[in-house]
Amino acid sequence: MPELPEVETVARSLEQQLLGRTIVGLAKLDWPRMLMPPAPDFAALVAGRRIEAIGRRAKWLLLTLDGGWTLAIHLRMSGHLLVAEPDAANAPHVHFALDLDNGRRLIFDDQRKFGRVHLLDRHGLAMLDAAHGPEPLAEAFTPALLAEQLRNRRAPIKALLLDQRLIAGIGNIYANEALWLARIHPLTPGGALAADHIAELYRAIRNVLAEAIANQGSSLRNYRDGYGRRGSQQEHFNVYDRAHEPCPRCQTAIERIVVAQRSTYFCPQCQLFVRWPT
DNA sequence: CATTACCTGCAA
DNA sequence: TTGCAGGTAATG
Repeated sequence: MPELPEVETVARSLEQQLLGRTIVGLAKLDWPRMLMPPAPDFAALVAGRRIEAIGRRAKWLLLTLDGGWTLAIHLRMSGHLLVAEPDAANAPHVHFALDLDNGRRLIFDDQRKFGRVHLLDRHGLAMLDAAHGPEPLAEAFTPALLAEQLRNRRAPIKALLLDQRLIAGIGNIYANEALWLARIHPLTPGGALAADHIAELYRAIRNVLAEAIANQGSSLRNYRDGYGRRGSQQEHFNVYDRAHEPCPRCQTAIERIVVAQRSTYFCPQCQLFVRWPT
């Protein structure tokens, strides 16, 4: 469920609640496979550690602990994290919780159980970082870098945008929305895009993600921030989940196809398909 | 490369 | 009952 804007919103909303807190210990774990290392080691390693920073890399939420450890949490499809009173850990889909030194708990609620909680040392964190492409909102991400990532790639641009090794943090919603904004057909081979298309796509990606962060992300079903609040970006979708509705630009009916095994929404009139040059 | 698997719940 | 959901890892 959460993509870059949602994870960023969670990180920001947890910062005031977690910064400087000390983890007392593991309060709940009823789905062991989400955890790494396994529970006994994990519990011994996190107990007594202070939370020194809260950040994000790609769709991973990163809690920097003392001693060089990082708690890396991935929400996958249905996870949400929040800080709440201890009895909130009894809710039906809470599979993991940590006791904090102020009597509250960091609670991981995850209906579909795809989420992950990994305790990483410095090397593990470096591996996680190296597995992902550039952060699209960072200074270092430029149109030239995007062009380089797409060069010679014959896969559909939609599939490439979802590939975390190329660009970090884009998921199904924002890939659809960015391609609509840039007026690019989702099946266009990435390497077929000319420099001006790439410049448009670059701006579209940054605008879409920044706007979504400003609106605290998209809450379609499970997504909530670290206080349990919904986002509002879902009220601003132009194409996502809008099959048969009129394109906001040209009124043509939005179509749904499947690309990279994911629902893909686009306007067949104003999103241009570029053929691979022969 | 594209399928399939991992899970649960909800709407068609 | 089937298909689908904001994601990725593991298979052929």
